[in-house]
Order: sequence, then C-alpha cells, then structure tokens
Amino acid sequence: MQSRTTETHKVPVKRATLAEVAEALGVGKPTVSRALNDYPDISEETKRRVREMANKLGYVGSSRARQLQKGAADTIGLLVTAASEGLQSAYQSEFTGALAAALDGHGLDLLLHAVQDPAAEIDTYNRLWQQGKVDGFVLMRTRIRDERINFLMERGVPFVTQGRSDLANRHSWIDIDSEEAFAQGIEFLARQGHRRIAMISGDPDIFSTSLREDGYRAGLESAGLPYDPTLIVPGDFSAACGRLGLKQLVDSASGVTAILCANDATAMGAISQAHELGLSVPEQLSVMGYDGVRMAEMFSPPLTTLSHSAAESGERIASMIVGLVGGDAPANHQILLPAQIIERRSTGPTAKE
Amino acid sequence: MQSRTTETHKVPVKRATLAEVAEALGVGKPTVSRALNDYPDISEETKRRVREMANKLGYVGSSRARQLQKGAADTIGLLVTAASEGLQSAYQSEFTGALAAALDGHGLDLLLHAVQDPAAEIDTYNRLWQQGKVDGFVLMRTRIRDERINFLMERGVPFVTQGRSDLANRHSWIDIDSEEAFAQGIEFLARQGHRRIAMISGDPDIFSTSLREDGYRAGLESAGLPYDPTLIVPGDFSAACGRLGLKQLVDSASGVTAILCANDATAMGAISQAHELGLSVPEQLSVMGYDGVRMAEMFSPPLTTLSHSAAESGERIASMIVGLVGGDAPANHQILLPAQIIERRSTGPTAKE
DNA sequence: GACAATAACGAAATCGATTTCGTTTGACTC
DNA sequence: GAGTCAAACGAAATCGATTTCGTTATTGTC
Repeated sequence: MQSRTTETHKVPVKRATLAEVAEALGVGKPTVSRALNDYPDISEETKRRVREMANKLGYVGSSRARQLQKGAADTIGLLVTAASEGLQSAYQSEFTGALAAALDGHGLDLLLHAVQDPAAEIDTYNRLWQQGKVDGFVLMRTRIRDERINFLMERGVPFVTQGRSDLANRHSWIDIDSEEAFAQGIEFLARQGHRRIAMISGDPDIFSTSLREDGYRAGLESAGLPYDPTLIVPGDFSAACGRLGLKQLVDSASGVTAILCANDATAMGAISQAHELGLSVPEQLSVMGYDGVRMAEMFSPPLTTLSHSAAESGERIASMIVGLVGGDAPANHQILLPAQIIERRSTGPTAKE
Repeated sequence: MQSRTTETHKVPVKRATLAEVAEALGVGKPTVSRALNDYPDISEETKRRVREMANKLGYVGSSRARQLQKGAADTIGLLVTAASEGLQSAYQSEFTGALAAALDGHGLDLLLHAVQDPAAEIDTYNRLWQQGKVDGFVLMRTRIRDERINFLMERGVPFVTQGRSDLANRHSWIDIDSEEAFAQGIEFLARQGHRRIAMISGDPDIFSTSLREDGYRAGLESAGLPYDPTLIVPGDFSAACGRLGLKQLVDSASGVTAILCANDATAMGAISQAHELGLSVPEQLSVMGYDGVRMAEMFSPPLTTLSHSAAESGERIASMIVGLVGGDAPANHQILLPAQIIERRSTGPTAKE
C-alpha cells in the first residue's frame, strides 16, 4: 500500500536560510540579518546587495527561529467557545474577519482556537501563552466575573477584551455603549407611539447583558413609561431564544407592541416566530435588533437595528493589542464606541385595528 | 507620560524551561525531553519524577523551540478573502468554526488570515509557508484555474481544498456533491408542480458554480422540463445578488414559480426582495437554498435548503490534512459528501389564482 | 604623524527543545 | 571472572535568526 508522496508530487522546495544568503554573498550572517532589518551600521551599498540576493534566492526568514530568539510570535490568539458553536453568531464572525484583516495591517496573524470543553478553556489560554504561540489575546463576550481576565491579568499576558468587565478599570477593552444605545432604541420606539415595549435579553452571564437591560430601563424612564419587570424575558443571544421569547410574550397577553432584542440574531428569531403566529411585522408588532449585522438588511422585513461597526472595533482592537504587546499600560487603552439606530422596516407605528 | 506597565499590573511570570526542570531534578535535559515525550529508553520511575516536577513547575514546552528543531508548526493556515468581507458568508464561518474545533482534536491550531489585496494572496501563502508558521493549508472556495493550487502543488506544500478544481485528481479535496444535490432540488420542485424553475447562480469564477448549474440542467432533464438558458441568472453567492436576481426574473415576466439559489444567502436575499415586491413565499413563489446554514431555519419563512454538515466537512478535512502533513499522497484523500433536502416553508405548490 | 572617533562588518553566544552519539551501570553468559 | 549486551542517561551538536562584543579600516583632529 503506497501512501507516501508520489512521483507526480514534487519534492518540497527547500527554504533558503540566512546562512545561505550570507555565503552566496561572501559576508557574515549578522551582516545579512542587520541589512535586512535595516540597521544603521550597514552601508547602503551592502544593504542593496543583500536585499538583491535575498530576493534572488527567494529568502523569507524563518519565523520560528526569529520567534525563538526575539521572544515574539507576531500572532494574536482568539478563542471562541464551541458552546456557541464556533462562529455561529453573525456578529462574532463579522468581528473575527474584521479583526484578522486589521491585525494583518500590523503584521500580525490571528490564531483561532475553538474551545470544545469549557473546563479546558483556561488551560488553552495557558498553553498558547506558555508555548509562545501567541503574544497576546483578544477576548470576546466578556462574562461576569470572567476568570479568563483574572488569569491573564495575574500573569501579565497582554489582552484586550471586546466588552467591559467587573475589572474594566484595570485592563484594556473596547466596548459599544450599549446602555446608551438601548436607551435610544426605547425612546425611538416610544416616539412611534409604543407604550408597552418588551425586551428579549441576552445571556445573563455575559457582562454586557446587564448594561443593555439598564439601557432599556433608562430609555423607559426618559420616555416616561413605567417599568414592568415581566417585560424583560431572558435569552442567550440566539435566534432560538428570540422565538421562545416572543412566544412567551404573546402567550402572556402582555399587550406588547414592540420588542427590543439583545442582538440581531434574537430579533430575527423573534420575527420568524411572529410570522409563524400570524403576527405581521411591523403592523402588529415592531422588532428592533442590536449589532447591525449585514444579514439584518436582507431579512424580511429588513431589520431596524442599533448598529455599530465590526470593522472599526476590529481595527481599534488591533491597534490596542499592538500597543499592549509593545509594553503600554492596559489602562491607557480603553475605548467606548457609540451605536446608532438604523431604521429599516421591522419597526413602525402599530397599525390601528 | 507613563505608558509602561504599571505597578498594579503584575510582572509577567517567567515561563519555566526544560533546562530548569532538568536542573531541579538533577538530571540532564535530554532525559527530561525524552521522558516527557514518552521515549522507551527512560525508566518508568524517572518518567514519573519528571512529569511530577514538570507539573509542579508549570512547565509547558516552548513550541517555538520545538518548532525550530522539529520543523513543524502544528498549525494549519486558512486564508479568507476580504473581498467577501472576511467571514461574511454564514457557511464560511460555520465551516471555519467547525474546522478549528476539529483541528483542535488533532492537536493543531488554526491560523486565520484575512487577505486584503487579492494580488498579495499568493505572497501570503508563500510567506506563511516559508516562515514556517504553518504546516499546511485549507483552501476554501476553489476557483476555476485556481493559481493557489498550482502554487502550492509546485512547492509540495500540504493542502486540502474545500471544493474540487480542474486539477482535482492531483490534490486532496473534500466536496459536496452539489451537482447531484441541485438535480434533486429541481426534481423536488418539479414534483410540487413547478414547471418554470429558475436558478440564481453563484460566482462564475468559483469552480463549484458550474457543477451546480450542471445539476440544475440535469434535474430539469430528468423531470422532463425544458431548459431555458435565460432562467439562469448570474450571481456571486451574496444576498445582494439574490435580491437583484429575483428582481430581474420578476421584471422579465418569465413566468417563474420557483427558484433554486446557489446558496442560502442568495436565497434569503431573493426572498427578501420577493416580499418587497409584494410576492408571498411560497404561495406565489417557491425559493430553495443550498448549504443548510443555521440561520436558514430562523428565516421567514424558514428556508427549504439542500443541506450538508459543516461540522462533518471540518472533521474530514482535519483528518486529511493531518495525513498529508504526515506524508500521505494527496490523491489518497478525496472525499465526496452528499447533501440532503431539508424541506421547510419557503417552498410548496403554487397557490391557485 | 599619532591618537581618537566612527563606520562597517564578523565570530561566537543565545533562544529552548530535540537528536545524535556516546558513556556508564548492571545483569547475564560461559 | 572476563566479556557481552541492553538499559538508562548525558554532553554536545542542531535548528535559523538575532545580539553581544569585538575587530578592522577609515576619517578627522591638533
């Protein structure tokens, strides 16, 4: 049984090494290294010759060797939990793509790791760091009393969280001002005449969930509407919860005419369920999402949502992590970005019966 | 201006090295290395002691050093093109998550890179390989005359494509039998009484697009329906093209009652547009997708689709790439997986007028 | 013209784990 | 008891780039 490389398959081209470039030029290795890295103590003429030869030989330095010597991996780690089935959430995947693109701009690569067993999560952070495969991490979906944050802070590992935490004043983060956004969302709905506005909330373990709920309450207050705790139904950011939540609200005959959802996926689930129950959106029920994922625009009806840019978040985070790895103090890198309402067609005044 | 690590931020804990473990134990470095790697020429007793001490010191070998010595990075590269805005496509992100999870099972990490400038794509493959940051690649969305494939094959770089190519017999790939799937999709629609069935196709540069169109034609034929070339409208797998495509079909008064889309995103776009034009789905128009992304279930109406498992593809690919990196011949790893119809509510017999 | 300063470059050490090639120790054979 | 053999372990080389610390020319100064 033949299972080795076949003839038709060319032998791997040997990668050129620095020593080979040096020898071909009749100079020392340090000269080549310094020339390529543009050190000042190498003459322009030599630099030119070195670059030429390196080019000719197709030399691309081994990052392994460089990493070993310099102690940097030029790679940032991002762990996603398989519990949410990897990159399930549209926002998460948009953000991930944006982050990868932004990191590239800084010469960094992104190491993506799917955590299967939640119990092994910390171990994975530890391993990737100890092994030296990454220089730092980006954490998505910060949780209440997030042990990852404690763990990384204790070890002085550079990291940026997407979302604040209990310890927000002591680490780097970027976040959307979801509190303000949700308040505005409610005011927006109130201006359209809605008086009974519900919220299908997110995973209670996620730090941002409570901020969104705070915003919901603040919005009610500034709109002069009473707060009814039964109008907040719990969820977990999934579309499935949107369906469940909506059904629950309808079944309880709460008189709700508008729903603000913790995110777009939940909103889409809610609308889908509404349709199934024979409710038309927005004539009988307005639904608003949060995140502004691309898919929201293509939904039926196109989703009104509190939008923020994954691309901008990605870029900001990339800059932040670069700074941190370079030695900046975490507290110097904290950014709060606004969201804005994008009005589409899933919201509107309730049609008169 | 203070921008260095502050006092409140603990000094990085030094990572333990193999030499330290060896010294703590009063044995040589090779002994520790071999003990940890379970070589037979180390006594059980010594192995136990070494493991104990390694554990106690929190030793996790530096993968940088190991990589340099062993020549393997234990990392697989995946490049996504920013043209499609990173992980825009729901299927791509599901697949990516699944792949990351599956690779983890084999002790491999996933390096995700967003390609900004298409012209720099090959350079990036080259760099990652030459630098030794990855042991191989997974290619998504294979294109017609895909230069990436030529490039990698010439250099003997291990890679697996998701989707066949012109050179399919010479490299490793996994693919869904989309030709068969589309044929079945058409037959399914025909059985529901549809006679004028259109297709909103995918990006013509993508290899699989023509297979899907072949399947469309084959389906028509076996259903005894005539083939009308004007009923295939071009697209690019995006939801936006679904909208455009549908508008075009409706405007041309083609008499179409059902549409099979190149993928789910396109189908969702098409449905969204249909609703905007006042067409109800499926009463006036049936729409079917392909891929079976999770979101399809939550769409309104829930999407009938030709589904296949991203998780299975991910796992199969992970095994394949492990084999290839281990020296298997590419031709020994080629897998064709079936798709299956998931009937939901975006399709049905056309309602009588 | 002697001496200091600068520019330009190289030999060797370094990063940390693995591998090669011995060496030592003890058991076993005859 | 000499000789053989295997088991168990270590010293040193290795992977490839970077860095440290010189060393050699060259220029400039008085």
